Amino acid sequence: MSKTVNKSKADIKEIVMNAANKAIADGVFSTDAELSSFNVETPADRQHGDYAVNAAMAWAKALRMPPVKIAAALCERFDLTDTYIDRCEIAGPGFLNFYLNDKYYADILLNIDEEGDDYGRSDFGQKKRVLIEFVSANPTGPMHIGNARGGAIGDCLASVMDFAGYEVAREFYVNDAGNQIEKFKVSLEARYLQIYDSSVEIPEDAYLGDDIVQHAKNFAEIHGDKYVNADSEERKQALCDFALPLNIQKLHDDLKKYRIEFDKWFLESTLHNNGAINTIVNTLTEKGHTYEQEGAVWFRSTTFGEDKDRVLVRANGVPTYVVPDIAYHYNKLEERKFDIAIDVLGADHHGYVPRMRAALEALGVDSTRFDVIIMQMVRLVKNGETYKLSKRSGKAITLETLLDEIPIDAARFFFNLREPNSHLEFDLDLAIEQSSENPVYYVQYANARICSIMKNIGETENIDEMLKNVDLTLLKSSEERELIRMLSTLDEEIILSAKKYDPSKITRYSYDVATLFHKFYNACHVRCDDRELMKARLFLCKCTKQVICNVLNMLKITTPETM
RNA sequence: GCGCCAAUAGCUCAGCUGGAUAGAGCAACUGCCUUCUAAGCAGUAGGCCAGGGGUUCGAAUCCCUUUUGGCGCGCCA
Repeated sequence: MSKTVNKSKADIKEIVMNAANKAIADGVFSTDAELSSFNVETPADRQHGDYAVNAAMAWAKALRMPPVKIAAALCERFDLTDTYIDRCEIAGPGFLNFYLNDKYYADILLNIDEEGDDYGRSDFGQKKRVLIEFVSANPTGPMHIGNARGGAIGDCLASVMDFAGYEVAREFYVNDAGNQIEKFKVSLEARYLQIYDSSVEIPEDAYLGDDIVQHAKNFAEIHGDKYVNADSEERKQALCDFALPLNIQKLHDDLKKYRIEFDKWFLESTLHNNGAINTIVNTLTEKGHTYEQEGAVWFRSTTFGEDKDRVLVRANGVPTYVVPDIAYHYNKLEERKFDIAIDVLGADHHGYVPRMRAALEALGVDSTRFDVIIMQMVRLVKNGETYKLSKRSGKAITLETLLDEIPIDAARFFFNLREPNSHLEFDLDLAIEQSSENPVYYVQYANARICSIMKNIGETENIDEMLKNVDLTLLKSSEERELIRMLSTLDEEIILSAKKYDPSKITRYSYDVATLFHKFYNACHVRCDDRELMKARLFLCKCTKQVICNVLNMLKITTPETM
């Protein structure tokens, strides 16, 4: 918490406790009453002061006195010297409403100026190492709009947690092995053979996307019909070796365009190659958590609270997807020693969470170190109708298409505007048509306006000189103080955002700062006749700009100086 | 059938660990540019916080229940 904010809250707690002790000494409060803890809150309505304390209500029962009387007894014993508190009023059912003094507002701005690009950082996370895995789209095809949401959420959460004092790593898990790759191969093979024999049928469960057709075509252009009469396995492998790297590169390029760069692309195949998968099955077996039935190896997950047991190794000897997934999470937490592993997953995978927890517990890993952000589905709306997504048919809107249609800034902001666990309605027409009305511009506009003010005043004044020896206590209007108050809470917002794994809080915060700036802008002219006031307002502008830029940088959204 | 998530203005959504008169944006209506960017600001209108119980000084917020919707419940991933 910002030094100044922190001290102001500590001040209040101390003032109230000292007064309570005095009241006990004076015989007004009974000595045997147990005084529970109380809250120092920020009231929603500014009419109720800067901080509200509920002590009088919380203590009413213990003291057997009406709250208003308790409040009065406390209030007349307050000592406000050397604090950030200007005065206190009793209101409503017994709230103690505290008002901050001029020095408080001035110190907030001095803090921001001093900390600059680091303003908002805290050591809340105690340098704990966090691995955030997100997107992890199947490399068998293009990314869709759900990946766009997951990408924005995961990437911004990583930034938020970094600011909150965690050591963060971003990771993409590439499913380059297993059944879906087999499906990928079969699909490619069918499309390839189709080029030479149109009677070839597409298998029931094949991927139907156009990208598959395109890969087959490109492959045929290079290799011709060389593989038509080859062994099927050989043919499929050649096709896969050709297409898979291209797909992975494409994921890489699209995400980079979306301003997401991962610290690591973890290949599932490495777990198959280094024996990690067998090790997991063996370890679980040694620990007595597996059994055989109908030729398959089962994990007794019911021991760990799951509703049913799970197959680990099929009767045909091939492990199910669960095993590499367990191996991967074991790798994150035990081998690479991350303190926390967070997955960003779509709601259709929520059933997977207890399963993974059960497996980790079975392996002796504290499963509370594993957390999942469940992201509800994106509902695509086009022409007022819900657009049914189908990955298999390849009809989903791809990330690439999306980014061609709407600006990156708008997309990143939009997908981070709602909390992950809420259904997101994405109106395609609106997104494309109204991109100029996207709220992101509202925030960027506040920054551009500040730049414009600086430029304007800079034409006749030396800005650097103007920002020295400023009397910040001149900022007394409600618009100025509301704005400062909002600026003061950046680190708290970031911490809350990190705690709840909800980066959308920070997005909305940037919007709130912009709102208060626009209000200030309309109510108070920075360039004014009172030179000292002009200097103070200029300083406020500088601090506002700093906060907006810190947040937009976190979201990886640009901060243009003119719009 | 079982489980997870949700239900707040006409629409899309906020509402922090329970607090005072429930808030934005969009859509509708009315004002504000001869000093810093109108991508802005001010105002009007719009609500039985899905229904019903409970917990307490106090509930949109916590618990139970009903209803409605989304998503799961494979030797698919």
